[in-house]
Amino acid sequence: MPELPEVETVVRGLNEQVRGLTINRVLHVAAHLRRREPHLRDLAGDRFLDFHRRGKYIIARLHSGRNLLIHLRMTGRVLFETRTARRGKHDHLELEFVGTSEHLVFHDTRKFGVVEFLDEDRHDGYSSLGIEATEITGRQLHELLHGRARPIKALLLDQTTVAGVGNIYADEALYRCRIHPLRPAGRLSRPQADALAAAIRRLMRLAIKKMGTTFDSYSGVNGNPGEFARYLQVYNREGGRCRRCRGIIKKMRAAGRGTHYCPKCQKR
DNA sequence: ATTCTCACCTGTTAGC
DNA sequence: TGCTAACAGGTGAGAA
Repeated sequence: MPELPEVETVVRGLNEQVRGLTINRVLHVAAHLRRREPHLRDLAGDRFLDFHRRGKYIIARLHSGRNLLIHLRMTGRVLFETRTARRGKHDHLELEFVGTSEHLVFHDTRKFGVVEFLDEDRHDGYSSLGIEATEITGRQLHELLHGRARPIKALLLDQTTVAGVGNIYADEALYRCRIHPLRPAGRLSRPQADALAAAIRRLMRLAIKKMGTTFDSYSGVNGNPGEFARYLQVYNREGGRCRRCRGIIKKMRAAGRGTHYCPKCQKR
């Protein structure tokens, strides 16, 4: 679900609502979140200093000097809410704070999401993230694509190249600069790389402004959906008309993901 | 080294 | 209506 704009929206919500709060008790930690040490129970007594984002990761800075790393993967949500009813079956972490009745809940239907302490030397995705999608330049992108045979869409989804672009925004960015998702990455010209980088930056900026894209499960910290879905040009519009050329939007499989494009105006 | 496929898990929906 | 298969915003391990 959540790509850079959705994660950024969550981070902003956390900074507005949860920054500065001291954790009173850890009310619940689901078994699948207990893989790594230290145990998340250990959060009790600590305080959230602030939150920031890198790619699709949320990093919480704690008063103890430790950092908490959160990745929402497909269906993860971070919610700050008043808890009255009993805990839902997909609520995997619940924190109680000093001085407020609202709780922080990590909710995740598919359990792909990750919440753990960030340790010094990591060898996973977080430590190998590429250039932020909000900042990438045409020159940088062109350099990264150079000599690559794989489809441009696969490269955009690779977080070690550009950090933050996911399946929705990859389709949207390629559509906006008329590049076919299967075009070999190394065959983009410099002007095309410039256009693609600009489209990515612009999309990120607009989608953040609209608080992300909601189809199903995504919401911000308050449970509010994102508004960007109505600005999508190709994603989830299979069978609809291209707003540029009136062609029919098609869906295929690329880079192992459902991929939407206009065969008439996106050329290989 | 690069690229691809599958597995992870649960819920929803398309198709028969 | 009911059953089954395919699919869903992501990524990591292992294979080719």
